[in-house]
Amino acid sequence: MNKPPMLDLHPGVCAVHEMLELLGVSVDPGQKLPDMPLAVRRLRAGQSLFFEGAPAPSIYVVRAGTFKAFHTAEDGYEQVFGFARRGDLLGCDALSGDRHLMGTVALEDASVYVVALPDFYALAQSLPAFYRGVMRAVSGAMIDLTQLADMMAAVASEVRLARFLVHLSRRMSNCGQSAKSLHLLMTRRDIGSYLGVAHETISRSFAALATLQLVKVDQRKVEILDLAGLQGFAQGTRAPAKASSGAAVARLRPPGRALALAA
Amino acid sequence: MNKPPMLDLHPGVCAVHEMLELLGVSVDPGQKLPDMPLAVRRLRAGQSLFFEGAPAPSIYVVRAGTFKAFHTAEDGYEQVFGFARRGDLLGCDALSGDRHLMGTVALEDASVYVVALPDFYALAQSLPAFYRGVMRAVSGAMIDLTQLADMMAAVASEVRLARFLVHLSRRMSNCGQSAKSLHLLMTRRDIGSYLGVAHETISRSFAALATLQLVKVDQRKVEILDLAGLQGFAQGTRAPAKASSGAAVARLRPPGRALALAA
DNA sequence: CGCGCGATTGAAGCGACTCAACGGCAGTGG
DNA sequence: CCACTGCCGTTGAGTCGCTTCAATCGCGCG
Repeated sequence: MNKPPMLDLHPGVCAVHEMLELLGVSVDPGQKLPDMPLAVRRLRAGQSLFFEGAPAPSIYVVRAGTFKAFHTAEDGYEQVFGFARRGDLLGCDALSGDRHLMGTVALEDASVYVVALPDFYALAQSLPAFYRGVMRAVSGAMIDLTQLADMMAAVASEVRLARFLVHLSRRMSNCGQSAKSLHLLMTRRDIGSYLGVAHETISRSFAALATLQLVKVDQRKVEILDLAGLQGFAQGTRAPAKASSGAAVARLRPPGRALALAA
Repeated sequence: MNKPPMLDLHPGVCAVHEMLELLGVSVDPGQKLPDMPLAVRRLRAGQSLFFEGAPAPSIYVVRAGTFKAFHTAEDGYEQVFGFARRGDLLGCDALSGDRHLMGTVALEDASVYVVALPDFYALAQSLPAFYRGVMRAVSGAMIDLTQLADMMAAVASEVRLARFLVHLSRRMSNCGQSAKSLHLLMTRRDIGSYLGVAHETISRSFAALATLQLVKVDQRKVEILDLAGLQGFAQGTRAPAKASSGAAVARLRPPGRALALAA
């Protein structure tokens, strides 16, 4: 079947204003905004925004939808690095090289602003608010990656999954959406790759969290029943570094490793 | 004993020029540079540049030395997120909040440029080269975090360590230093935290790589004997995603999991 | 000199990986 | 309209590698 055209052109200040809002900066209503034309690209679920190894003429700001960023190894193994949502920046990895180090695919119908690199630099130059927004977004992306490392650092797979769910929940509530009811758009395999465990283990970990009454799981619909409990459960770490410095050792949760499944 | 004062003030364009070089951008010799005073802070090994949770009035550009960025959990477990070297940006994590999400400590004597946030924005505004340099550095930091995820994603601990060493080697050669002979400044526990394994496992993995004749290890001095072999060994991934798309499956190295130790 | 910490090595237990089979759902094509 | 085919998700069984606990050695620093 024929799809409608995927590329619009929104002229004028209104689009710039919306992008600044997306980036989390507020501008004076009286502020004069450059009327640079802003391209919008719409994608269907499953379409790629850009491919790994492709040249990078632009960066992107997600307007709607969800993306998966990933890297494919020589042997075909797919490593997932993150899930981008409204307000996130995509394509930044190519700013220090000239090619994308990862591919990006839409997990649902989506739309992004396309900012050509020259425009990107020109906007940052002429519009301090844009620069601040970009730095905000970039900083947020680094925090996300940091939290990814944090999730992967957890020993027990159930703890990794709990951290992942807490992370998702926080992101949802930051967007003003419900923090309790999640509709996952990615497969178990995606989550497994993201968290560094096999996809079967993700299944089992979901079952374990459900048994603990922390969440209710029905395929990709996840309901958080006890957010506080889930957060507490997510705190479990590996054996601490021998309490060398006098860090406050207030052990909120489980004794050492993970959980004793109540039958 | 009394230490010399740790805060210098370098006035004039020369410092700005050096910082731009650090950030990897080249400027025309004739270019007029703003003569903004640039603070330099020097640190002894073991000193903290800033603490987790502290307010973030500035960002930093590493001039010399090596830093460790980490986060301390409630139970005292220390998660390492990265090691920063000459040319790296520090403190970016606070740009989207107003507090540092991780602490930073010098692993050897070091010095950094201290750029107050207002100056940071003013410089970016008035000096396009600075802006480009910052974006370059930030993009590089994101790539580093991405590679961290890549290291932690490897199943076998020896593969993780191999990737870590390759990563270090590349960074060294990017700085124009020897890529074969590494002097690690971090402890086994730091590496273990960074790679998501116990520090004993790091020891054993070093021994395994040494047995394979890929490296020679003497405490913190590591010599790479076979860089190509190490890189090949570092390719090992977890079981690929069933070769769904027709990705070229050129298996360069080990059959499935890890290694059969030759006695 | 001795204390502490980092590094190494050993032993034992368990948790995640792999392989495998099955049910469910969706998209496709007869 | 319905079989067919993939893929996703779940569950089971066995193996193996990592974690944890522990002891020992070496080095640097007070």
